[in-house]
Parts: sequence; structure tokens; C-alpha cells
Amino acid sequence: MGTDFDNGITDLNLEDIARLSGVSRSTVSRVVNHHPNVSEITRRKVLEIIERYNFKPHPAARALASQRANIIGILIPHIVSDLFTDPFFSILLQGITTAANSVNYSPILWLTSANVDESAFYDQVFNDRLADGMIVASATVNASFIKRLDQRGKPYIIIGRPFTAYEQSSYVDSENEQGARMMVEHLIKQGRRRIGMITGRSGLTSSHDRLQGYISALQHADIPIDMRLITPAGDYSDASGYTGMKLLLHHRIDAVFAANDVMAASAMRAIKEAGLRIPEDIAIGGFDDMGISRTTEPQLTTVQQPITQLGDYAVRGLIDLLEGRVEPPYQQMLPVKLIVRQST
Amino acid sequence: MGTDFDNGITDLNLEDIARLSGVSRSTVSRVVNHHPNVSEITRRKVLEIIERYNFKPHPAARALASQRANIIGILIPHIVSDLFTDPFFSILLQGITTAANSVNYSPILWLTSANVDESAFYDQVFNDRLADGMIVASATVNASFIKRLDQRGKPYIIIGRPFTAYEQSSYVDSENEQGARMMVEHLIKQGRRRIGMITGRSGLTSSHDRLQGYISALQHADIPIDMRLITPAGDYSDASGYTGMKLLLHHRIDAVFAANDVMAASAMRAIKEAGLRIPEDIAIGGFDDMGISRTTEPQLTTVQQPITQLGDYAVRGLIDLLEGRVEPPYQQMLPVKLIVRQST
DNA sequence: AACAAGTTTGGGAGCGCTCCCACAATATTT
DNA sequence: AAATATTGTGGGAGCGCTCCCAAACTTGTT
Repeated sequence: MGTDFDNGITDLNLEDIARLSGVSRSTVSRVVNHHPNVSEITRRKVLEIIERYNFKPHPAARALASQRANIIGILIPHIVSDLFTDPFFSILLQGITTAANSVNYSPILWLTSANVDESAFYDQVFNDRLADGMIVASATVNASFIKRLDQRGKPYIIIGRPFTAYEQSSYVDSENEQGARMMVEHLIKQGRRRIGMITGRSGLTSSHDRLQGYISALQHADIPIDMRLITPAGDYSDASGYTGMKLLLHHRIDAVFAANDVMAASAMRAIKEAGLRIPEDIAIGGFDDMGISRTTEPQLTTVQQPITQLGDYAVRGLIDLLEGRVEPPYQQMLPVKLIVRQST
Repeated sequence: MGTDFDNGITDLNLEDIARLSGVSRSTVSRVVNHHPNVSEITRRKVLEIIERYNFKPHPAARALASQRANIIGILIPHIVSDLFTDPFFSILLQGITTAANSVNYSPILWLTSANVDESAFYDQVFNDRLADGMIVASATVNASFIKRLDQRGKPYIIIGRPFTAYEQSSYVDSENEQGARMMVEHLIKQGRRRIGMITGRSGLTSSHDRLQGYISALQHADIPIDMRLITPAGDYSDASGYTGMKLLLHHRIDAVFAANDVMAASAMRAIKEAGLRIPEDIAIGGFDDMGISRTTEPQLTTVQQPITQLGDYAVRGLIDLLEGRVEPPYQQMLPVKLIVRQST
């Protein structure tokens, strides 16, 4: 069969390795798959040959025979612009791919694109036969989406608790509500009373939950909710943070909680432009704890969300489902942490 | 074999479809693969069954038999932080996946990660047997990297011309030098003479070429190069644009060219903070034409780089290599375009 | 009508694995 | 020492395709 280059890849197969090490194809297979019933001597002998020739089993053959491709699909059905302004997805992607690689799975990627027919795209995704299971990295999933997911018959995990049918579906999410409450309680403890909120994109449970946390913290402190202090049109983008803050500045607030760091940073710009000091005149808190929160002036108090771990748990959960170790729904809420810096 | 749900996926195989439509396995295979030698009547009959049962061929079986998996690897060996601050990679990723999907290829993703052993990661990537070819989305490739790429024996395309061995390797890149020259010539035409430059990350041909374009435009206009007007430590990041601009402000410049939009935007902040007007006191130009260039105040004059098309060409080129339609090296330089807005 | 050339179709072999079953070798018990 | 349990090994069948070759059917030509 194949020839070997020094250190290059070879196209030997199991049979070749078997012949070279004087055992049968089955035994080599057992060695490769860490099957227990192989004598130590044989194992070593075979491993030596495998290493010498840098043999790797052919993934397609393996997938065909075992009906498992060791491939997970990553679906990011997000509108393009979000992907660019919010590093959340990049970090998440990184977490997912790293976790997948560490357990010998390959991630295949599906991204929606502006100039491609959406329904054709989803047909493609849902008819895919390559991936054993999939991770949906968006919380904008509705009931019909989940239905298609279920109907597909393969395991899946959603990153971000969906609004609908969340009792039955598998997801991994951060404790958004609790994080928001911690932040607002912290602001209250600093003596702030007129606390505004710049909300996230509507239609996402993360936005909903963070708003909920804000409300519940105020209620617990017996501070009445003033609807004018809650911006209606935030969407996690830089621009919406800036304009949201401009609006809030009309209501002489003494603190503001932005639903993510990106908006907090642009809100800080608006505050400074208005000639106010942070945190003396207005304290500000964000959410996510991404790189940006350490580069603002002053550094931003925020809620740390374990984005990488979100990917990690999603991958591990998916594989547990795939290998039948757990039954769906697989649901995980990951803890968040208040990071106090100079902006509050 | 399998049962069919309405609209769901089925696990029928070629043989089943053959039986259901009264032909042989081979004929169904020919229909699926658009082989010409099938009579129109047979083709229609088979297609009807295929559609009724929503049959899709099993990718692993196909890959095993044909020795082509229809999978391309995307390698982004970039340091983490770049991925987040610069939307370039997100857009590129989007372009690549969209192009791949449109020709029925699945993209698998490799991202480096901070807390993972780098050499183990590369071993994994270079030993991968799944992908038919790969796209390397980073210009920080050195000679030994290209050597491994070549030694792997599978087609590859680098996004961004590499410094070393670029005569032999396949790449797709934008006309960075020409774009930079166009920008600086434009500034000169506007009457600017003391033009500063905020450079990109060193070690990338894109930074090198944009700087080259800046220099050549000045030379053609007989404006002497003043090294003090070239920031040494730019790296395409928001922070480096800001600090770079602060430095340039000591040299009473009347224009500045930033090697990307991200840095241009933060440089604009620095200019405003210094109490200067854009473009009256200082004109500023960027590079990339990403979303950000339209949200700055004033809107940013920039060089439009066809990022999505970069991905597109890379995919098409790779597949041409894969299918033997062209011989390596495949090299494409894509045109750029000056977009004049209010900042100059 | 007979033949050549082209078109359409079917079946076999094979891609490189996994997984099962049968058998061989060894260890444990009586 | 023989019988039994345990561990280790080999080979066959099969996963669902592609691709080649041969057979069957068309069509065109003399």
C-alpha cells in the first residue's frame, strides 16, 4: 500500500499495520480503540508499528462501519452583524472547537449568511448526515425550530435557554438572572438609587433574564421600578449602548447596568461626552467580562460569564447524549461571578 | 430498512431507492451524481422516489468509496485576542462557510487556543485525514509551516500572501499595497502633506504591503518619508490605534492613514480628545471597510477589501486544486476600492 | 437485414474500518 | 490432572457507497 515519508502522513491501513506487526486486523483495531482484551506484549508491538508509520485510522471507513462520524455540527444562526460586533460568538466558537478537539471530535460549522436563501440553508443543515449531533449557538430558537431539531432525531444542545419548550430541550446557559441581580445589588450597596438599565436584544432569554435580575434586585431593596430608566431598544451592539445611554442621561440617574460589556463601553463614552465622571456621578456595570472591560477608562465592573466553559459543557453534554451516558434533556446552568473594578 | 417521517430524514440507502424505483443501485448512483448516461425517463422516476423519501447519500460511505470526503479544513492559527478585536476573521469565516456550503462542502474548523499545547494542536491538524484540503486563514505562516503543509500532500490555500516561499505556495490576497497607495494619493490630492501612518501587526504581509503603499505614494509625490510619522507598534487592535495616534499628535500632522478601520476608529477618538476637528485639522483614512467605518462620526474614508470574496476565492481555488482543474500554485490578488466618506 | 457504434443498465469488487462469533491460549478451580 | 472459566486472537460479514466492466438495448449505416 502506501509509502511513508519521515513524519509525513501515510496511507497505510489496518491490514498493513497488522501484517507489519504480525497480528490480525482485529487486534490492531482493538489496540487503536483501547479495547481491554489485548495482551500487553501485543499492544506494545502494535503501538510501535503504528507510531513508526504514524498510522491514523481512516475516518470515513470508521464512520461507515461504526455509524458514528465523531463530528459535531455547530450552528450559529445569527444575523451577520451580531457576529462582528459581539466577540461572544468568537469566544464561544473557540471554546467549542477546543473542547471538541480534546475529545477527538471534529466540529463542522454552519453560519447563516445575508445573501443566501434562509430556508434552503436550514434544509441543508437539518438534512445533514455528517454530524452525529449538533450545538446550536443562539438563543433565538423558536418552537418550530426546536420541533425540527427533535424531528431530526439526533442529539442537540442549545447554548442559551430557549423561551419555548425549554423543559424538554437540552441546553447550557449562564445564570444570567442571578448575575444581573448581583450587579444591581452591588450598585445599591454602593448607595445608588436611580439605577438605569440598558437592555440586550429582545427575544433572547439572556436579555430577558438579565432584565429580570435587575427588576428583582430593585424590588428586594424596595426601590420602585421606573420604566423610563429601562431603555427599550438595546440590542447588545455598540451603537445601541451609546444611544441608550444618551436617553438615560435625561433622567438624572446615578448608576446604570448595561446588559453586556460592549454596550457598557459605548455608554461610558456617552457619559464622558456629557461631562460626567465615572463612577462619581454615574456608576456603571456591564456583563460578560470580555477583554474590553479591562481596557475602558476606568476599568469596568462586570459580571463574569464563563463563555469558554459554556462551549465546554455543551460539547461534553452532547457527547454524553451521543454515547448514551445521559438521557435528554441535558440542562446546565453555569455560575457567574461579580468582578468589581473601578467603574462602580 | 428505515422508515420515513413526513419531512424528516430517512435512513434509506441507494439499494432501497433502487428497489423502490425498479432500477439498480448503479443507476441511482448515476442519478445522484448527475452522471450524463441516464435516460430522461429513468432519471425522473428515480428523482421522484429520492424526493419522496428525502434521500441523501451517506457521506461516510461516499467518502470511503470515492476517497473524497467533501470536507475542507479551516485553520485559524491566530492568537486568541486578535480573533475578538478584529471582525476580519468572523467575516472571513462567514465567507468561507457560505462558499463551501454552496458547493456542497462541509467546513471543519481548527482554532488555536491559549491553554492548549501548540505542537499537539498542530500534530492534530496536520495528521487529520478527514479534510480533503485546507484553507489557512492567517498570514503568520513561516517557512517551516509551509513545509509541513506541502509535506502533508493535500491541497491548501493560504489567505494572505506569506512572506516566505510565496512563489510556490497557493494563496488568495487583497491588493493591499495598491489600496494603501490609492488612499495616500487621495490624501495628497486633498492637499495634505504631513501624513502619518498607523501600521498593522508586524510580521504580516498585509501590514507590510500597506506600509509599502504608503511609502510609494509619498515617494511618487516627492514628499520625503519622515520616520517619526510612522508608528512602530501598531497591531490592528483598538488600543494600538489609540496610543499610536496619541504619539502622532506630537508631530503636527494634517492626515493619518491607519492600516485598518478598527485602529482608525480609535485614532479618531484620540484626535477628538485632543480637541482637533476631522477632517479640517486632521484627515483620516482606514482600511477594510467594515461596519465600523459607517458608524464613526464623521464617517470614515477607507479602502474596501473584499473579505467575503477572499473566502469565496479561497474555497473555489481549493476545490479546483482538489479536482485537478488547476495546478498549484493557485494565486489570486483581489482588487480593492477607495471609499471616500467624510473623514477626508 | 446485418452490422457497427453509441447509449443505457446491472452486478461485482472494493474502499478501510467495526463487531460478532469461534477458536486458541492461558489462568483458575476442583 | 482434568475440567472449567477467563483472556487473547483471527476471520467473516457488512456498513453504503463508487467505479469498472460486461451485457442489453438503441440508433445509424451500408
